[in-house]
Amino acid sequence: MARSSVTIKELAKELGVSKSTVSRALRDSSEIGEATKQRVLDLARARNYSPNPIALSLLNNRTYTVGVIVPDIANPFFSSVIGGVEEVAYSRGYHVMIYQSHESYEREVASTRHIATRHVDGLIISIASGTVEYEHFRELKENNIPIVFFDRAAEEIRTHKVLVDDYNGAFQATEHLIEEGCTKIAHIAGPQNLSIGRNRARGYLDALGKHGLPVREEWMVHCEFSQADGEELAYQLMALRERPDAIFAASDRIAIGVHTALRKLGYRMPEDIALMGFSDLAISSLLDPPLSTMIQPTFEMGQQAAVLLLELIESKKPPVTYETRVLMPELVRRKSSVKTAGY
Amino acid sequence: MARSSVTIKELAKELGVSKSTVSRALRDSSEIGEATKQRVLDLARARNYSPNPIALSLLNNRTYTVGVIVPDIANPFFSSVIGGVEEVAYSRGYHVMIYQSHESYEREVASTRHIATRHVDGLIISIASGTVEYEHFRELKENNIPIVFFDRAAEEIRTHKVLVDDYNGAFQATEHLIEEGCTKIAHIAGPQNLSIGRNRARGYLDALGKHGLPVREEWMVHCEFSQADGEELAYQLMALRERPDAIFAASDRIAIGVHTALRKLGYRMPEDIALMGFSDLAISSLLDPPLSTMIQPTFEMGQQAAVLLLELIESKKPPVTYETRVLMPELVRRKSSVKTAGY
DNA sequence: TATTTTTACGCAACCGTTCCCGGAAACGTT
DNA sequence: AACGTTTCCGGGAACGGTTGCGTAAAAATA
Repeated sequence: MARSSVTIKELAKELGVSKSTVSRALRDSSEIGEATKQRVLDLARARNYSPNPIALSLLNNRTYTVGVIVPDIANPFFSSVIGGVEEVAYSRGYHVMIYQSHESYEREVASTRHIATRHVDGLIISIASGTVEYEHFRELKENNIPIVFFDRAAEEIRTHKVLVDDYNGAFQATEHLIEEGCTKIAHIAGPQNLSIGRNRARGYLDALGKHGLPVREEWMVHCEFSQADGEELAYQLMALRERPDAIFAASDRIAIGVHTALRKLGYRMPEDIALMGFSDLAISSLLDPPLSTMIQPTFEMGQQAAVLLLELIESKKPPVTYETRVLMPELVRRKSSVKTAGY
Repeated sequence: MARSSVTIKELAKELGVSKSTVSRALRDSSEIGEATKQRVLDLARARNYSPNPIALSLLNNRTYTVGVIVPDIANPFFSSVIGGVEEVAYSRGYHVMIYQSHESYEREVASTRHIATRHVDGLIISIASGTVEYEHFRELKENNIPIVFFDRAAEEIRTHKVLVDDYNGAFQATEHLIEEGCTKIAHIAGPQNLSIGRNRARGYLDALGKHGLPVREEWMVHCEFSQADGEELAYQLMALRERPDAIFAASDRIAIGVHTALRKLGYRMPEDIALMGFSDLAISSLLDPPLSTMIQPTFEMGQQAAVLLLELIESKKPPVTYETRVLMPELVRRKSSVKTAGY
C-alpha cells in the first residue's frame, strides 16, 4: 500500500513554476511575487497539501519526536507523568513515542538503542528496577541525543533530572506515624539499587533517629515494588516476637499487599497497626480502610521533564550546567494511619 | 544538536569505492566480490554503522511505525491491549506510537490527522466515547492508511475489527445473577452511542427475557464509564420504592462507584444486593467484598489487532473482504455476587 | 536613454539510501 | 585471436523537501 499525498513537485508542474518557487511561496518568502504566492497557496489548499515530515527530517536531521521509556504504562504513576510530557510536547509540535521496559534491563537497552537508530530528538526515561549498567545511556549521549531522567535516575549520568524528594517524603510519612503515637515502626523498603528505594529508606531511618525511636534490624526489610512481595513480608513482620505497631511501605503497591495480609490476619487498621504507603495509586482510597500515602506531583514531573528536554534539544550547544529539580510529595492522611479523633 | 552517525558515503570514501558498492555489500548482494564485501562489512562494524531509517522511509514511503489511539492509557484495559500490540509489532520490526484521545472527539480527530501527516503505516484504534462522526477515518482510508478497530468500533467503516462479544458477556453476567437467585436485576448501562454500551444493554435485556424476569424501565439507567456516575446512579436506584436485589454495571469503573455507594448506604453484598461489573480492573479483586466481573481477553485482542493490521500494511492490494473477530469474555465469580455456599 | 538596482524566479546541490543501467575487466569458448 | 559471458563495480536518478546562487526582466536611478 502506497501513500498518496500531493508533493511540491506536482503542485509546481500544475502551476508551471519550479518547485523552489512553490517551496518558497509556501514558506511565505519575500522573494516571491504576491500574485504567484497566492496562486500557490490556493492550489495547495485545494489539493490539501501538507509537507512530508520524513523529507524534512532527512533534511535537518530532526524528527520532532521525543521518546519516553517507562517501566510500565499501566502504572498510574507513569501514565500520569506521560500525560504531563505529552501536554508540553504536543503544544510545541513534538510527538511522543512511548516504550515500556517492563522493569527489564534488556528491554530497556533494546528500546534505548532503537530510539537512537530511529533518530528521536531526545529521551525522557525512568529506569527499570533491573538496570545496573548505564552504558546504553552513554551511547545515546555520544550520539548527541539528550536525555532527561525522572523519578528513577542514573546518578552517574550527567544530565537534567526531575526527581521527587523521596527522602523528605519518607521522613514526613514516618513522622506522621510517630505523631499518631506509633513507636514501633517497621519499613518495607524498595529495591536498593534504585535511588528512590535508598532515599526512602534513609528518610525513614532519619525520622526515627530524630525522635529517638529504636531502629531494629528485623523491622526493616526490602523487596521489589510488588503486591505479592508486600503481602509476603507483612506475614514475616507480624510473625516477629516483637511486633511493629506501624508499617511504612515504600510504595502503594507494596502497601496494598500488606493491607491484604493484615486483613487476612485479622488486624484492625489503624487500631492494631497503622499503615502508610507512598505514591498515591487511586486504588488506595478505595481500600477499606483507605490507605494513607504520599501523593507525588506526577503530571507536573512530566511537564518539567519535557520542558527541560526541549530546552536541550533546541539549544545549539550543550549547557554549561545540568539541573536537578526536586519536587515535593504531599502527605495524604487516610484512615489506615489516623488514630486521632476528628476522622 | 546534530546527529553524528556514519553514512554510507563516508564508508565509501574511506574504502575508495562508490556508495552503491557499499550499499550492495551491506545488503549482501551477489554482484559484489567476496573480498570487497568483507572489507565493507569490517569497516561498517568498526565504525558502528547503522542505516538511517529516515532515508529509508523517504525512499519506500514506509515508516515501519503503527499508531495506536486509545481513550486513556492509564486504563488497564487499554494498556493491556497495547501490550499485545507491542508484542507482535516489535517482533516484526515495527514501532508503536501511542496517542491518547482522553475520550474527546476533537483530540481523536487531531491525533488521527497527525498520524496521517506523519505517514504512519497503519492505525489501531478504539474510538472515544465522544465520537459520533467518522469523517476522519475516511480521510485516512483515502490516504491508503489501513485501520483496525478494537473493542469500540465505528460500524460504518469497512475494515478489520477485533471485538469482544459484549452481548454474550452481558448475557452471561445477567444469567449468573439470576442463577444466584436474584430476580430484580437493575442495569447501569454505558454510553449508548458506543456499540459496547448498546450490546451490553441488549445482552442484559435478552437474559431477563429468556428467564421471564420483568424489565422495569426505572431499573435500567445509563451514564458515562465513570466512577462518579456509578455512585450517583446507585443512590438513585436504591432510593426507588421497588428496590433491585442486584445491579449489573456496564463497566468495573461504574461498578466501583456503585460499590462505594452501597457500602456508604450500609448494604451488605451479596446478601442485600448482588453486584457485577464488566472488564476486570485488577482493583476489583481488592475491594471488600471483591467484585465479580467479566474478564476480557485484552492482551490477545491487541495481538490480533496487530496481526490484522500488519497483514493490511504488507499486502499490496486491499483485501477483498474485511474480517471481524469476536473474542469471548469470561465470567469471574467473586464474593460481590456469589450467595451460594462453597465460597 | 543608458546604467544600476531590485524583483522574481529557476537551477542544482544536498540530506542518506536504493536500484536501474551501463561498462570495464576477466574469463571461457570456438 | 576474436567473440560472447560473467563478474564486479561506478554513475546517476529518485524519494520530497530546502536553500545558495545565478540571472532575466522590470523598475529605479542618473
